This record gives sequence, C-alpha cells and structure tokens, in this order.
Amino acid sequence: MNVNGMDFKELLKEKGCKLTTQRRAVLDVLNEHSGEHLSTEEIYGYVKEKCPEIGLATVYRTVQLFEEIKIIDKLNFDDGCSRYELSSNEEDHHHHHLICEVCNKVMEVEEDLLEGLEEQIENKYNFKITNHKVKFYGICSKCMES
Amino acid sequence: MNVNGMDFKELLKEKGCKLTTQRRAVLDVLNEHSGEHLSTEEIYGYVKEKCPEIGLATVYRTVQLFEEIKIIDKLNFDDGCSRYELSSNEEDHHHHHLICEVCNKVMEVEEDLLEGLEEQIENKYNFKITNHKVKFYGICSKCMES
DNA sequence: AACTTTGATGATATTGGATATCAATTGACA
DNA sequence: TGTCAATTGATATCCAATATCATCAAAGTT
Ligand SMILES: [Mn+2]
Ligand SMILES: [Mn+2]
Ligand SMILES: [Zn+2]
Ligand SMILES: [Zn+2]
Repeated sequence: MNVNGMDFKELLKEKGCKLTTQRRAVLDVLNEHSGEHLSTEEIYGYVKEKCPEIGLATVYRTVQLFEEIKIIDKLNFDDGCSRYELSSNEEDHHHHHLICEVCNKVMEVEEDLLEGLEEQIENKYNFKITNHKVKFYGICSKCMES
Repeated sequence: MNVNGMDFKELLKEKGCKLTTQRRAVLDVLNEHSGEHLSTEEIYGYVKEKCPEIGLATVYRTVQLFEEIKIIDKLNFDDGCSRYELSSNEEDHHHHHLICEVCNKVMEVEEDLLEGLEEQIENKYNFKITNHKVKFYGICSKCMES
C-alpha cells in the first residue's frame, strides 16, 4: 500500500502512528473517488460499505491525520463543510479549481502556471512560497450557452 | 456615506434593503479596520462600542448582506471562523494573501498579476473568469532569518 | 505464540460558529 | 404623521467538528 510513491505504513510510522484497518479503508475510498471533492460525511458513507463498524469520529480524525502527513488537501467551497482530495502525485503544489457561480460545478486546472508569478512575489515580498490555494470563480461553458 | 465611490444607501436600495443605524455602524467598523481581517465576533466587539444595543445575529446578517452586495469579501484562513475585509476600491478582483506557516501572519499582495494566467485558462477551459481567491503559503522574511 | 505497551477506535457528550424564529421596532415613502 | 414591509435583538436551534473515555488492537518484545 503506497501513496504518491511513498509507503503508507512508513509515512504513518514517521509520525508515531499505526496502520489500521480504518485508515486503510479511508485511503481506499479516497483513491476510488479521485477527481471528486468528498466531505467527511461522504467519506464516512462510502467507507461504511466496506468497514461498517467504523465511527464518524474516526473519519474526522483520519482526514485530519492525512492532512498532517500531506497526503490529502483540505478544500473550502463555502458549502458548510471541509472537503478533501488526494494530493497530486508529483508536486506538492495543489492544482487550481474553477468554480461556476451559476451551476456550482467545480472543475480542475491541472497545470500549475504560477511559477513565474510566485518567483515575482518571492522576490518583491521576500517571502518563501511553499504552496498555494487558488480558486477561480466565473461561468462555465455550459452555463455560458444557456 | 459611500463605498468604493458608490452610494451606500443606493446600493442597499437596489436590493430592496434599508439603510439602518446598525449597517452604518458595521460599515464604519470595517472602514476603521481596513487592512485587518475581522471575524464576525470581532466586528461585533468593535461595533458594540458605538452601538451597544446591537445584537450578534444582526452582525451575522449584515456581513452576509455586505457580501451579497459585494462590498466585502469573505476569507477563510482555516481558523474556525469566516473573516471579512472591504473589497478593494478599483477592481472586483480580490488581492492575494501570503500566509506564513510559522508565525501565521497574513500579508497582502496588492498587485493582481493574474491577468495573463486568467486569459490562458479562459481560452483553454472555455470558462469566463469573474473573480479569484488566491492564497500563498510559505515562510515570511522574519521567520526565515530566525 | 503469548505478552505488553501504547496508540486507535466507537459511542456519545459537548463545543462553537452560524442560522432560524418571532414579537417588537424602525426606516422609507406617501 | 401614518402605513407597512424590512429589520432588529433575544434566544432557540442547527450541525460540523471536537473532546471524552472505556475498550480494542497494532506492533513490537520476550
Ligand atoms: Mn480538485
Ligand atoms: Mn486582505
Ligand atoms: Zn455552470
Ligand atoms: Zn512568519
């Protein structure tokens, strides 16, 4: 079992954490739903199918841990809960999100495209950038037609 | 009383809303604390000084309304509450935030610097961008030294 | 393989930011 | 000044997220 090329159990061990059935199951669910942005309750719903005894509190604790070991990203779409997705394989920089203000669909911009801008900011503000979260709001092509 | 060159009362009227003492007081507080990112509770604390009878619920309703008429922006710094700031005078595009992961200080990047990137994305994804929210995480100059 | 340690879990109570409710109030317009 | 819908303050309520705690189970240790 590995995440982004790294051994899952080893990642946990570095934090003094154990590899449990529940953590494995949550990671499975996240893998099976890549491309989606799942809330804790949604993860709970999916993970219960294969691990019915799991408690909601454990899912909350698990996503918190997964964020700490940087294998998932927490997202905020202002819908009343935090959402999560597996961190992108290569970079530690997150991809961007396009949010349609008409139909609320969320699309992804896989390219980073911020290297140049980040370099400008690092120089001008003397601030070492390690990551970013970028959301673009607007109107998607479907909603533009109609 | 005007905001970003527009008449405050007129802005409210367009939404069928009235200009009240409380709304005036909240706007005053936001103006007196420009550059800060106030939570609703913090706004409530400040506004009570000049308007002691105001209720917390009214502040919640007011920031919600102010966001709808686009005179303030809602910010999320993952600290358990929403924070607000007056929208920038000129553009309807928000400025960016630099967040130091060591001391948690939040700095501002007044320049937009995203026009080129947005044009690229609009063309490639056929998505009409009207706004963005951008956060850069990293280490500030103070924390870099020590 | 049984033992031991210590982190993890499930159930549940609790927190706290935000919203809903509702009677009383007040701003806007005539 | 009177009318009326919007607004307010107080407070109940909601609900995502966290805290608590007895029980359980990884992962070494013998
Ligand atoms: Mn995504
Ligand atoms: Mn700001
Ligand atoms: Zn759309
Ligand atoms: Zn710092």
